[in-house]
Amino acid sequence: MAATDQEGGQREAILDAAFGRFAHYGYRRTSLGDIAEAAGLSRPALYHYFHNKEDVFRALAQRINRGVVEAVTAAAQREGDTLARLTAVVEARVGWAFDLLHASEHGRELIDEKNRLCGAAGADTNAEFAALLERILARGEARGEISLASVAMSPREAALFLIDSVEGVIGKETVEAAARHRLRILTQLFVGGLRVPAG
Amino acid sequence: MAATDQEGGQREAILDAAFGRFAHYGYRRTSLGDIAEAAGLSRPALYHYFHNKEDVFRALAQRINRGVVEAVTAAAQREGDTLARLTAVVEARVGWAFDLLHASEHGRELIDEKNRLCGAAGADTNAEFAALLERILARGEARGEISLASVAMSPREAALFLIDSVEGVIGKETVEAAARHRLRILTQLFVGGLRVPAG
DNA sequence: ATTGAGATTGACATTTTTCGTCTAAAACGT
DNA sequence: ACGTTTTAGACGAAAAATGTCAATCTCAAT
Repeated sequence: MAATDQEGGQREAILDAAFGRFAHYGYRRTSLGDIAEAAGLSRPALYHYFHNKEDVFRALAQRINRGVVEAVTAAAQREGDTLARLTAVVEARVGWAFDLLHASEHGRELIDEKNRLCGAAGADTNAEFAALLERILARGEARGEISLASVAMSPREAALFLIDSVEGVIGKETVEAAARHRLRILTQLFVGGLRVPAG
Repeated sequence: MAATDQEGGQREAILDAAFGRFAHYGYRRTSLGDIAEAAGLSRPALYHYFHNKEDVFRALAQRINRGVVEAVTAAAQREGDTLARLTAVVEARVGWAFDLLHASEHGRELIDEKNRLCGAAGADTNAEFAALLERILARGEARGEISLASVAMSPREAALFLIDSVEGVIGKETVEAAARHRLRILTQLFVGGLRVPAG
Protein backbone atom coordinates (compact mmCIF):
# COMPACT_ATOMS: atom_id res chain seq x y z
CA MET A 1 0.00 0.00 0.00
CA ALA A 2 2.84 2.36 0.86
CA ALA A 3 4.36 1.75 -2.54
CA THR A 4 1.05 2.40 -4.24
CA ASP A 5 0.57 5.58 -2.30
CA GLN A 6 3.98 6.79 -3.29
CA GLU A 7 3.35 5.91 -6.89
CA GLY A 8 0.05 7.73 -6.79
CA GLY A 9 1.77 10.72 -5.21
CA GLN A 10 4.34 10.77 -7.95
CA ARG A 11 1.65 10.59 -10.58
CA GLU A 12 -0.07 13.55 -9.00
CA ALA A 13 3.18 15.48 -8.81
CA ILE A 14 3.81 14.78 -12.46
CA LEU A 15 0.32 15.89 -13.37
CA ASP A 16 0.80 19.08 -11.37
CA ALA A 17 3.99 19.80 -13.23
CA ALA A 18 2.38 18.89 -16.53
CA PHE A 19 -0.54 21.18 -15.91
CA GLY A 20 1.80 24.06 -15.20
CA ARG A 21 3.74 23.45 -18.37
CA PHE A 22 0.75 22.82 -20.59
CA ALA A 23 -1.01 25.91 -19.30
CA HIS A 24 2.08 27.98 -19.77
CA TYR A 25 3.51 26.75 -23.03
CA GLY A 26 0.67 24.85 -24.63
CA TYR A 27 0.61 21.21 -25.56
CA ARG A 28 2.82 21.25 -28.61
CA ARG A 29 5.60 23.29 -27.08
CA THR A 30 5.80 21.22 -23.92
CA SER A 31 8.15 18.25 -24.02
CA LEU A 32 8.18 15.31 -21.69
CA GLY A 33 11.65 16.40 -20.65
CA ASP A 34 10.21 19.72 -19.50
CA ILE A 35 7.52 17.99 -17.49
CA ALA A 36 9.96 15.53 -15.98
CA GLU A 37 12.31 18.32 -14.98
CA ALA A 38 9.50 20.34 -13.45
CA ALA A 39 8.31 17.26 -11.58
CA GLY A 40 11.82 16.61 -10.32
CA LEU A 41 12.60 13.30 -11.99
CA SER A 42 14.28 12.09 -15.11
CA ARG A 43 12.46 11.60 -18.36
CA PRO A 44 12.79 7.83 -18.42
CA ALA A 45 11.41 7.67 -14.89
CA LEU A 46 8.36 9.47 -16.11
CA TYR A 47 7.70 6.64 -18.52
CA HIS A 48 7.18 4.44 -15.50
CA TYR A 49 4.06 6.36 -14.65
CA PHE A 50 2.75 7.29 -18.08
CA HIS A 51 3.08 5.77 -21.50
CA ASN A 52 3.72 8.99 -23.37
CA LYS A 53 2.80 12.63 -23.60
CA GLU A 54 -0.72 11.89 -24.74
CA ASP A 55 -1.18 9.63 -21.76
CA VAL A 56 -0.04 12.37 -19.40
CA PHE A 57 -2.43 14.80 -20.98
CA ARG A 58 -5.27 12.33 -20.90
CA ALA A 59 -4.73 11.67 -17.21
CA LEU A 60 -4.64 15.38 -16.58
CA ALA A 61 -7.85 15.91 -18.48
CA GLN A 62 -9.48 13.11 -16.53
CA ARG A 63 -8.41 14.67 -13.26
CA ILE A 64 -9.91 17.93 -14.38
CA ASN A 65 -13.03 16.16 -15.51
CA ARG A 66 -13.42 14.62 -12.09
CA GLY A 67 -13.22 18.11 -10.64
CA VAL A 68 -15.88 19.28 -13.05
CA VAL A 69 -18.19 16.44 -12.11
CA GLU A 70 -17.74 17.22 -8.43
CA ALA A 71 -18.40 20.90 -8.92
CA VAL A 72 -21.44 20.29 -11.07
CA THR A 73 -22.85 17.71 -8.70
CA ALA A 74 -22.39 20.08 -5.77
CA ALA A 75 -24.11 22.87 -7.69
CA ALA A 76 -27.04 20.60 -8.44
CA GLN A 77 -27.65 20.16 -4.69
CA ARG A 78 -28.44 23.83 -4.24
CA GLU A 79 -32.00 24.89 -3.76
CA GLY A 80 -34.06 27.28 -5.84
CA ASP A 81 -36.33 27.33 -8.81
CA THR A 82 -35.50 25.67 -12.10
CA LEU A 83 -33.76 28.72 -13.55
CA ALA A 84 -31.56 29.16 -10.47
CA ARG A 85 -30.65 25.49 -10.42
CA LEU A 86 -29.88 25.31 -14.12
CA THR A 87 -27.80 28.46 -13.91
CA ALA A 88 -25.80 27.12 -11.00
CA VAL A 89 -25.06 23.84 -12.74
CA VAL A 90 -24.13 25.46 -16.02
CA GLU A 91 -21.86 27.94 -14.29
CA ALA A 92 -20.19 25.18 -12.35
CA ARG A 93 -19.68 23.23 -15.55
CA VAL A 94 -18.16 26.09 -17.44
CA GLY A 95 -16.39 27.76 -14.57
CA TRP A 96 -13.92 24.91 -14.36
CA ALA A 97 -13.18 25.09 -18.02
CA PHE A 98 -12.44 28.77 -17.71
CA ASP A 99 -10.51 28.62 -14.50
CA LEU A 100 -8.34 25.79 -15.68
CA LEU A 101 -8.05 26.29 -19.39
CA HIS A 102 -9.30 29.58 -20.71
CA ALA A 103 -7.45 31.32 -17.92
CA SER A 104 -4.22 30.31 -19.58
CA GLU A 105 -3.29 31.69 -22.93
CA HIS A 106 -3.30 28.27 -24.47
CA GLY A 107 -6.81 27.33 -23.48
CA ARG A 108 -7.97 26.87 -27.02
CA GLU A 109 -5.10 24.60 -27.95
CA LEU A 110 -5.54 22.59 -24.77
CA ILE A 111 -9.25 22.20 -25.30
CA ASP A 112 -8.67 21.10 -28.87
CA GLU A 113 -6.09 18.64 -27.66
CA LYS A 114 -8.44 17.36 -25.02
CA ASN A 115 -11.15 16.84 -27.61
CA ARG A 116 -8.69 14.99 -29.80
CA LEU A 117 -7.23 12.80 -27.07
CA CYS A 118 -10.07 12.19 -24.70
CA GLY A 119 -13.31 12.44 -26.50
CA ALA A 120 -14.57 9.42 -24.56
CA ALA A 121 -13.70 10.77 -21.13
CA GLY A 122 -15.22 14.09 -22.07
CA ALA A 123 -18.32 12.23 -23.12
CA ASP A 124 -18.53 10.64 -19.68
CA THR A 125 -18.32 14.03 -18.03
CA ASN A 126 -20.93 15.36 -20.36
CA ALA A 127 -23.14 12.39 -19.62
CA GLU A 128 -22.97 13.22 -15.94
CA PHE A 129 -23.69 16.81 -16.77
CA ALA A 130 -26.60 15.80 -18.99
CA ALA A 131 -28.07 13.55 -16.31
CA LEU A 132 -28.07 16.39 -13.82
CA LEU A 133 -29.68 18.79 -16.25
CA GLU A 134 -32.23 16.19 -17.18
CA ARG A 135 -33.15 15.66 -13.57
CA ILE A 136 -33.50 19.37 -12.94
CA LEU A 137 -35.68 19.80 -16.01
CA ALA A 138 -37.87 16.86 -15.13
CA ARG A 139 -38.30 18.17 -11.64
CA GLY A 140 -39.10 21.62 -12.99
CA GLU A 141 -41.76 20.11 -15.17
CA ALA A 142 -43.15 18.09 -12.28
CA ARG A 143 -43.33 21.28 -10.26
CA GLY A 144 -45.17 22.94 -13.08
CA GLU A 145 -42.50 25.62 -13.53
CA ILE A 146 -41.73 24.72 -17.11
CA SER A 147 -43.42 22.80 -19.87
CA LEU A 148 -41.39 20.76 -22.28
CA ALA A 149 -44.51 19.81 -24.20
CA SER A 150 -44.47 23.19 -25.90
CA VAL A 151 -41.24 22.25 -27.68
CA ALA A 152 -42.06 18.57 -27.92
CA MET A 153 -38.91 17.47 -26.14
CA SER A 154 -38.24 14.96 -23.45
CA PRO A 155 -36.19 16.16 -20.46
CA ARG A 156 -33.24 14.22 -21.87
CA GLU A 157 -33.55 15.85 -25.29
CA ALA A 158 -33.88 19.26 -23.70
CA ALA A 159 -30.81 18.62 -21.56
CA LEU A 160 -28.74 17.61 -24.57
CA PHE A 161 -30.04 20.61 -26.45
CA LEU A 162 -28.94 22.91 -23.63
CA ILE A 163 -25.53 21.26 -23.47
CA ASP A 164 -24.94 21.76 -27.16
CA SER A 165 -25.99 25.38 -26.84
CA VAL A 166 -23.65 25.87 -23.93
CA GLU A 167 -20.76 24.37 -25.83
CA GLY A 168 -21.51 26.57 -28.80
CA VAL A 169 -21.57 29.67 -26.67
CA ILE A 170 -18.37 28.99 -24.79
CA GLY A 171 -16.68 27.71 -27.92
CA LYS A 172 -16.92 31.02 -29.69
CA GLU A 173 -16.29 33.48 -26.89
CA THR A 174 -12.81 33.54 -25.45
CA VAL A 175 -13.20 36.33 -22.88
CA GLU A 176 -14.30 34.82 -19.62
CA ALA A 177 -16.61 37.57 -18.39
CA ALA A 178 -18.32 37.86 -21.76
CA ALA A 179 -18.80 34.12 -21.98
CA ARG A 180 -20.29 33.94 -18.50
CA HIS A 181 -22.70 36.69 -19.43
CA ARG A 182 -23.74 34.90 -22.60
CA LEU A 183 -24.26 31.73 -20.62
CA ARG A 184 -26.58 33.42 -18.17
CA ILE A 185 -28.59 34.83 -21.04
CA LEU A 186 -28.72 31.45 -22.71
CA THR A 187 -30.04 29.77 -19.60
CA GLN A 188 -32.59 32.50 -19.03
CA LEU A 189 -33.84 32.27 -22.59
CA PHE A 190 -33.96 28.52 -22.34
CA VAL A 191 -36.00 28.46 -19.17
CA GLY A 192 -38.08 31.45 -20.24
CA GLY A 193 -39.03 29.73 -23.45
CA LEU A 194 -40.24 26.70 -21.55
CA ARG A 195 -42.02 28.57 -18.83
CA VAL A 196 -45.62 27.61 -18.35
CA PRO A 197 -47.79 30.60 -19.33
CA ALA A 198 -49.26 32.24 -16.28
CA GLY A 199 -52.93 31.60 -15.95
CA MET B 1 13.66 55.31 -49.99
CA ALA B 2 10.20 53.85 -50.06
CA ALA B 3 11.66 50.38 -50.34
CA THR B 4 14.00 51.04 -47.47
CA ASP B 5 11.16 52.36 -45.33
CA GLN B 6 9.10 49.30 -46.00
CA GLU B 7 12.02 47.04 -45.25
CA GLY B 8 12.64 48.90 -42.03
CA GLY B 9 8.98 48.59 -41.15
CA GLN B 10 9.05 44.87 -41.74
CA ARG B 11 12.12 44.56 -39.59
CA GLU B 12 10.34 46.40 -36.81
CA ALA B 13 7.27 44.22 -37.21
CA ILE B 14 9.42 41.12 -37.01
CA LEU B 15 11.15 42.43 -33.91
CA ASP B 16 7.78 43.18 -32.33
CA ALA B 17 6.65 39.64 -33.00
CA ALA B 18 9.97 38.27 -31.81
CA PHE B 19 9.77 40.21 -28.59
CA GLY B 20 6.33 38.86 -27.90
CA ARG B 21 7.44 35.31 -28.51
CA PHE B 22 10.71 35.56 -26.63
CA ALA B 23 9.02 37.19 -23.66
CA HIS B 24 6.32 34.56 -23.65
CA TYR B 25 8.17 31.36 -24.42
CA GLY B 26 11.78 32.21 -23.79
CA TYR B 27 14.61 32.11 -26.27
CA ARG B 28 15.11 28.39 -26.54
CA ARG B 29 11.48 27.52 -27.00
CA THR B 30 10.86 30.10 -29.69
CA SER B 31 11.47 29.03 -33.28
CA LEU B 32 11.94 31.24 -36.28
CA GLY B 33 8.80 29.71 -37.68
CA ASP B 34 6.88 30.97 -34.68
CA ILE B 35 8.27 34.46 -35.10
CA ALA B 36 7.60 34.48 -38.83
CA GLU B 37 4.04 33.33 -38.29
CA ALA B 38 3.44 35.95 -35.62
CA ALA B 39 4.93 38.59 -37.90
CA GLY B 40 2.70 37.45 -40.73
CA LEU B 41 5.25 36.19 -43.22
CA SER B 42 6.87 32.93 -44.15
CA ARG B 43 10.00 31.66 -42.51
CA PRO B 44 12.16 31.96 -45.61
CA ALA B 45 10.99 35.55 -46.04
CA LEU B 46 12.24 36.29 -42.56
CA TYR B 47 15.71 35.27 -43.63
CA HIS B 48 15.62 38.21 -45.97
CA TYR B 49 15.71 40.55 -43.00
CA PHE B 50 17.79 38.61 -40.52
CA HIS B 51 20.50 36.01 -40.82
CA ASN B 52 19.19 33.68 -38.12
CA LYS B 53 17.58 33.54 -34.72
CA GLU B 54 20.60 34.98 -32.96
CA ASP B 55 20.58 37.87 -35.36
CA VAL B 56 16.92 38.57 -34.60
CA PHE B 57 17.63 38.49 -30.89
CA ARG B 58 20.67 40.72 -31.22
CA ALA B 59 18.69 43.30 -33.16
CA LEU B 60 15.97 43.14 -30.54
CA ALA B 61 18.47 43.62 -27.74
CA GLN B 62 20.00 46.57 -29.56
CA ARG B 63 16.60 48.16 -29.96
CA ILE B 64 16.00 47.71 -26.26
CA ASN B 65 19.45 49.06 -25.48
CA ARG B 66 18.70 52.19 -27.50
CA GLY B 67 15.59 52.64 -25.41
CA VAL B 68 17.60 52.27 -22.24
CA VAL B 69 20.13 54.84 -23.35
CA GLU B 70 17.34 57.28 -24.18
CA ALA B 71 15.62 56.77 -20.86
CA VAL B 72 18.83 57.10 -18.90
CA THR B 73 19.91 60.19 -20.80
CA ALA B 74 16.54 61.80 -20.20
CA ALA B 75 16.73 60.98 -16.50
CA ALA B 76 20.16 62.56 -16.28
CA GLN B 77 18.70 65.88 -17.46
CA ARG B 78 16.52 66.18 -14.41
CA GLU B 79 17.46 68.64 -11.70
CA GLY B 80 18.14 67.94 -8.07
CA ASP B 81 20.97 67.07 -5.76
CA THR B 82 23.41 64.27 -6.39
CA LEU B 83 21.32 61.63 -4.66
CA ALA B 84 18.18 62.53 -6.59
CA ARG B 85 20.02 62.56 -9.88
CA LEU B 86 21.77 59.28 -9.27
CA THR B 87 18.54 57.67 -8.17
CA ALA B 88 16.73 58.86 -11.28
CA VAL B 89 19.42 57.55 -13.60
CA VAL B 90 19.69 54.21 -11.86
CA GLU B 91 15.94 53.74 -11.86
CA ALA B 92 15.74 54.62 -15.52
CA ARG B 93 18.51 52.15 -16.26
CA VAL B 94 16.93 49.33 -14.35
CA GLY B 95 13.32 50.15 -15.05
CA TRP B 96 13.73 49.23 -18.68
CA ALA B 97 15.27 45.95 -17.84
CA PHE B 98 12.38 45.13 -15.57
CA ASP B 99 9.64 46.38 -17.82
CA LEU B 100 10.99 44.55 -20.81
CA LEU B 101 12.60 41.47 -19.39
CA HIS B 102 11.96 40.74 -15.76
CA ALA B 103 8.31 41.43 -16.34
CA SER B 104 8.15 38.28 -18.41
CA GLU B 105 8.74 34.93 -16.82
CA HIS B 106 11.73 34.30 -19.00
CA GLY B 107 13.63 37.40 -18.04
CA ARG B 108 16.54 35.46 -16.66
CA GLU B 109 16.93 33.31 -19.74
CA LEU B 110 16.63 36.33 -22.01
CA ILE B 111 19.18 38.29 -20.04
CA ASP B 112 21.57 35.37 -20.14
CA GLU B 113 21.01 35.06 -23.85
CA LYS B 114 21.60 38.76 -24.28
CA ASN B 115 24.86 38.54 -22.39
CA ARG B 116 25.90 35.63 -24.56
CA LEU B 117 24.92 37.15 -27.87
CA CYS B 118 25.52 40.85 -27.44
CA GLY B 119 28.11 41.40 -24.82
CA ALA B 120 29.59 44.17 -26.95
CA ALA B 121 26.34 46.06 -27.41
CA GLY B 122 25.61 45.73 -23.73
CA ALA B 123 29.03 47.13 -22.99
CA ASP B 124 28.22 50.17 -25.13
CA THR B 125 25.04 50.74 -23.19
CA ASN B 126 26.86 50.36 -19.93
CA ALA B 127 29.54 52.76 -21.14
CA GLU B 128 26.86 55.36 -21.77
CA PHE B 129 25.43 54.64 -18.38
CA ALA B 130 28.84 54.89 -16.75
CA ALA B 131 29.58 58.18 -18.46
CA LEU B 132 26.38 59.68 -17.12
CA LEU B 133 27.03 58.46 -13.60
CA GLU B 134 30.57 59.73 -13.79
CA ARG B 135 29.40 63.17 -14.81
CA ILE B 136 26.86 63.31 -12.02
CA LEU B 137 29.43 62.23 -9.45
CA ALA B 138 32.00 64.72 -10.69
CA ARG B 139 29.43 67.46 -10.56
CA GLY B 140 28.39 66.43 -7.08
CA GLU B 141 31.98 66.66 -5.99
CA ALA B 142 32.42 70.04 -7.62
CA ARG B 143 29.35 71.21 -5.76
CA GLY B 144 30.83 69.96 -2.53
CA GLU B 145 27.94 67.55 -1.92
CA ILE B 146 30.08 64.47 -1.89
CA SER B 147 33.72 63.66 -1.48
CA LEU B 148 35.32 60.86 -3.42
CA ALA B 149 38.63 61.48 -1.70
CA SER B 150 37.37 59.64 1.35
CA VAL B 151 37.24 56.41 -0.62
CA ALA B 152 40.19 57.25 -2.86
CA MET B 153 38.23 56.83 -6.07
CA SER B 154 38.01 58.86 -9.22
CA PRO B 155 34.51 59.69 -10.46
CA ARG B 156 34.96 57.05 -13.16
CA GLU B 157 35.96 54.39 -10.66
CA ALA B 158 33.07 55.29 -8.42
CA ALA B 159 30.67 55.12 -11.36
CA LEU B 160 31.89 51.66 -12.35
CA PHE B 161 31.68 50.58 -8.74
CA LEU B 162 28.08 51.73 -8.55
CA ILE B 163 27.26 49.97 -11.81
CA ASP B 164 28.67 46.70 -10.59
CA SER B 165 26.71 47.06 -7.38
CA VAL B 166 23.54 47.76 -9.30
CA GLU B 167 24.05 44.72 -11.46
CA GLY B 168 24.68 42.59 -8.44
CA VAL B 169 21.53 43.80 -6.76
CA ILE B 170 19.24 43.33 -9.75
CA GLY B 171 20.91 40.08 -10.65
CA LYS B 172 19.89 38.40 -7.43
CA GLU B 173 16.44 39.79 -6.87
CA THR B 174 13.77 38.72 -9.30
CA VAL B 175 10.77 40.49 -7.83
CA GLU B 176 10.51 43.90 -9.37
CA ALA B 177 9.26 45.86 -6.39
CA ALA B 178 11.83 44.30 -4.08
CA ALA B 179 14.62 45.00 -6.53
CA ARG B 180 13.60 48.64 -6.92
CA HIS B 181 13.60 49.01 -3.16
CA ARG B 182 17.06 47.49 -2.87
CA LEU B 183 18.28 49.83 -5.59
CA ARG B 184 17.06 52.90 -3.77
CA ILE B 185 18.79 51.72 -0.63
CA LEU B 186 21.96 51.03 -2.55
CA THR B 187 22.01 54.50 -4.06
CA GLN B 188 21.28 56.10 -0.72
CA LEU B 189 24.07 54.20 0.99
CA PHE B 190 26.41 55.02 -1.83
CA VAL B 191 25.76 58.73 -1.71
CA GLY B 192 25.52 58.75 2.06
CA GLY B 193 28.91 57.15 2.36
CA LEU B 194 30.43 59.81 0.16
CA ARG B 195 28.68 62.74 1.73
CA VAL B 196 30.96 65.48 2.93
CA PRO B 197 30.78 65.65 6.74
CA ALA B 198 28.83 68.66 7.85
CA GLY B 199 31.01 71.32 9.41
C1' DA C 1 22.59 -10.01 5.32
C1' DT C 2 20.02 -11.30 1.42
C1' DT C 3 16.60 -11.09 -1.61
C1' DG C 4 13.44 -9.19 -4.80
C1' DA C 5 10.19 -5.84 -6.57
C1' DG C 6 9.67 -1.35 -7.82
C1' DA C 7 11.90 3.09 -8.98
C1' DT C 8 15.41 5.54 -11.39
C1' DT C 9 18.81 6.67 -14.71
C1' DG C 10 22.31 6.98 -18.76
C1' DA C 11 22.54 5.66 -23.28
C1' DC C 12 20.82 4.50 -27.76
C1' DA C 13 18.11 4.32 -32.25
C1' DT C 14 14.18 6.40 -34.18
C1' DT C 15 11.13 9.96 -35.21
C1' DT C 16 9.92 14.73 -35.39
C1' DT C 17 11.04 19.46 -35.53
C1' DT C 18 13.82 23.23 -36.78
C1' DC C 19 17.33 25.33 -39.52
C1' DG C 20 19.51 27.43 -43.40
C1' DT C 21 19.57 27.63 -48.36
C1' DC C 22 18.17 27.43 -53.08
C1' DT C 23 15.02 28.33 -56.71
C1' DA C 24 11.12 30.08 -58.75
C1' DA C 25 7.27 33.08 -58.67
C1' DA C 26 4.67 37.36 -57.18
C1' DA C 27 4.64 42.43 -56.18
C1' DC C 28 6.38 46.77 -57.09
C1' DG C 29 8.35 50.90 -58.94
C1' DT C 30 10.42 52.88 -63.20
C1' DA D 1 8.15 45.81 -70.59
C1' DC D 2 12.11 45.54 -67.39
C1' DG D 3 14.78 44.95 -63.34
C1' DT D 4 14.60 45.01 -58.47
C1' DT D 5 12.78 43.67 -54.23
C1' DT D 6 9.93 40.67 -51.56
C1' DT D 7 7.85 36.29 -50.87
C1' DA D 8 7.05 31.33 -50.32
C1' DG D 9 7.53 26.14 -51.60
C1' DA D 10 10.86 22.60 -51.22
C1' DC D 11 14.95 20.13 -49.75
C1' DG D 12 19.00 18.35 -47.20
C1' DA D 13 21.40 19.10 -42.78
C1' DA D 14 21.33 19.82 -37.94
C1' DA D 15 19.06 19.64 -33.59
C1' DA D 16 15.61 18.19 -30.40
C1' DA D 17 12.18 15.03 -28.68
C1' DT D 18 10.62 10.46 -28.38
C1' DG D 19 10.31 5.70 -26.80
C1' DT D 20 13.02 1.77 -25.15
C1' DC D 21 16.59 -0.87 -22.99
C1' DA D 22 19.91 -2.73 -19.77
C1' DA D 23 22.06 -1.46 -15.67
C1' DT D 24 21.77 0.53 -11.19
C1' DC D 25 19.73 2.04 -6.96
C1' DT D 26 16.34 1.92 -2.85
C1' DC D 27 14.23 -0.21 0.51
C1' DA D 28 10.90 -3.16 2.69
C1' DA D 29 10.34 -8.16 3.71
C1' DT D 30 12.46 -12.17 4.94
